Amino acid sequence: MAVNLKSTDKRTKYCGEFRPADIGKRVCAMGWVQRQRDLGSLIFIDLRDRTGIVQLAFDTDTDKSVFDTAFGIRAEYVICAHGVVRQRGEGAVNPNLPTGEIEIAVEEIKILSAAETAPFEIVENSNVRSELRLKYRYLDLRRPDIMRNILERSKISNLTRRFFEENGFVDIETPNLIKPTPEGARDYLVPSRVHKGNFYALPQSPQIYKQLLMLSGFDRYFQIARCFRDEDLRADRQPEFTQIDLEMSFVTRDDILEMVERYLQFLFKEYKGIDLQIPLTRMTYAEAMERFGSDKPDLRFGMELRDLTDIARGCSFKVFAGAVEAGGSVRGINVKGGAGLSRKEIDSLTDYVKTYRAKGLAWYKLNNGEISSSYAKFLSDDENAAIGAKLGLEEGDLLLIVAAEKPQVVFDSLGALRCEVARRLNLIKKNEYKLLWVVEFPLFEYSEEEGRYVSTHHPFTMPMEEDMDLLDSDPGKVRSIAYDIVINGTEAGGGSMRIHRPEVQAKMFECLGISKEDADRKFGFLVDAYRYGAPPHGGLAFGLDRLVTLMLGLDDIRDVIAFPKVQNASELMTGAPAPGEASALSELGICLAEGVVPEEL
RNA sequence: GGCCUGGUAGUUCAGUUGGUUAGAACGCUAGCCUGUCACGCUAGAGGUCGCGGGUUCGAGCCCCGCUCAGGUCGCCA
Repeated sequence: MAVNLKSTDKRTKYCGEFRPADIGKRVCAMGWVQRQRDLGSLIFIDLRDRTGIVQLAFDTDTDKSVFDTAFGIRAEYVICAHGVVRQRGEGAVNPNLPTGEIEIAVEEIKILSAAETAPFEIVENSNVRSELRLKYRYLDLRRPDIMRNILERSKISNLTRRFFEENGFVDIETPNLIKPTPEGARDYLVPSRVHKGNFYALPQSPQIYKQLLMLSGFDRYFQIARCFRDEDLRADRQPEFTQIDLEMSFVTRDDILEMVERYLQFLFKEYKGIDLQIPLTRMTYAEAMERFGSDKPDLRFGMELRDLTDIARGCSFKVFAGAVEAGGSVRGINVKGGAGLSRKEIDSLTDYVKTYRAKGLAWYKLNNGEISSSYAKFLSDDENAAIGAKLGLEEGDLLLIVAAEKPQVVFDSLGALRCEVARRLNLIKKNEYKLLWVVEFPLFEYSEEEGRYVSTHHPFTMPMEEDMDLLDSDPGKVRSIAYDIVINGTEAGGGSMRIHRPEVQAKMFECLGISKEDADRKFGFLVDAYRYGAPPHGGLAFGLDRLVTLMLGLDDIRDVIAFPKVQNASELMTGAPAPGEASALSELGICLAEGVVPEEL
């Protein structure tokens, strides 16, 4: 029944591109059948491709065999139709379609491929469960909204290439089979057949290679690079993802920030038609934490944190006083006009902060002059007044306060809470973009698990000159020349100036507790390289998937990735990963640990 | 690894206090229909109630375990 195309079957244009200017022309259209409507002696077929839909018409003037073929055509058949474009009749125009003024009166039709009934309807905005969508991702991608996301992603990456090429960046590919890196996220390991017992790693980023390219003298590098991290997934995190990766030589931090700002300005102008004001806000890490409880603050709404520790110190409310005594802090936010929230809603917010290890949520409402509060009765009038004053309490407001023995818990809880409240109260405007730089990150953070300092960014990050002296005395206080670009509360990218002086790098390894022997073994080639003349350099990497998600106003990274993985890092369509064949494992010199039975996906 | 939510027809969902033959819409199949475009009308087919076990005279519903999907904390230099 289905046939091949002949050389005379030349597609005139895409379905969505037909216009009244084509009226009277004999044309050829191809695509998938969105819908067939049989009205008796009149049949309509909506033909779809990646550009849209055009209507095919069959009536009593249509050749009988053609009409009969049209009669049997079902949704998702792939067809080729020849015919004449004609104006639709009065009252038959569809104003919802760009092609709605015309239709193709079909004279010849070919079924290129029949189709079984799809497991779900191929329509826009369907809410089929993701499990099924991903199993049949090739059908899901036919849906106009998902297809549009992928097409838009292509535009964004093309604009990105254009900008960086026009600014003298060289596109260089770096290896995907690399040496496992000891610091940071878990590597995906790839066994070596030639060197049994040895493994490559898939890159978490091209970090080391792009630094070496600077030593080689390429001066400006960029790459749209695939990266891999064997960590747990989130709505904004996939095990393999794409970075817009760049690096520059003979520059200071501000040269890099300015270049990236110009890129963002270009992208927002070209893609969204938005004039981005640069330079962007630059906020220190310390300020971001103090004001927003987060190193990626969402500036689209207020509710800034206020420190209540001084008021809470020694007060008669044990929860507050106890937290301060134990070295913690007490901070709060003011939900303007939030006094209308019910007890139930506040309880639900309490549950929310508990997921961030807060023990509870203290609250205070001023509603029509009436006070209700979970804590006011434990405090003196003066103390209550001081808290109100500090948080700018006015009629109709709701104060939310967290006390904890660990300052980080207070920041994490309130930082997340202000975003959650903003979502619940619909304080976030669609299509608004607030960008900022967060700078001067701590160089190290203390890992309880490992009992030592670990790099906040990576071990090649340049410490700030004025903090160099602290490397020995108080490493926790050292700030780095690292920076994140934050868009609407999302970390869209990050980078740093790199250490180009061998003695600083040696010091760095020392602070991280990496012995000289370990450093030589793990990073010897890199340390060597820096002995032969290194320009000052630094760079940044954007998460392309996140950037596209943001630009399209979506909230799930999977909607901009053609074939994403699910939460357990498997791919539902192909069933990857899969057990290794016995012969393959044997060739690699690998056997599974006792008790490990590979599960079939 | 922890916590939370969900899994009932091809799809999206409803299903009362545990009680007769598990329903609706869309989709699908067939018939009718000359201007539809979410066509309309008529009829029909379609169910391992995620899987396993338990309680009960009786389980879609209650209990236990598992599994799959999602969110999230930890984790993510």
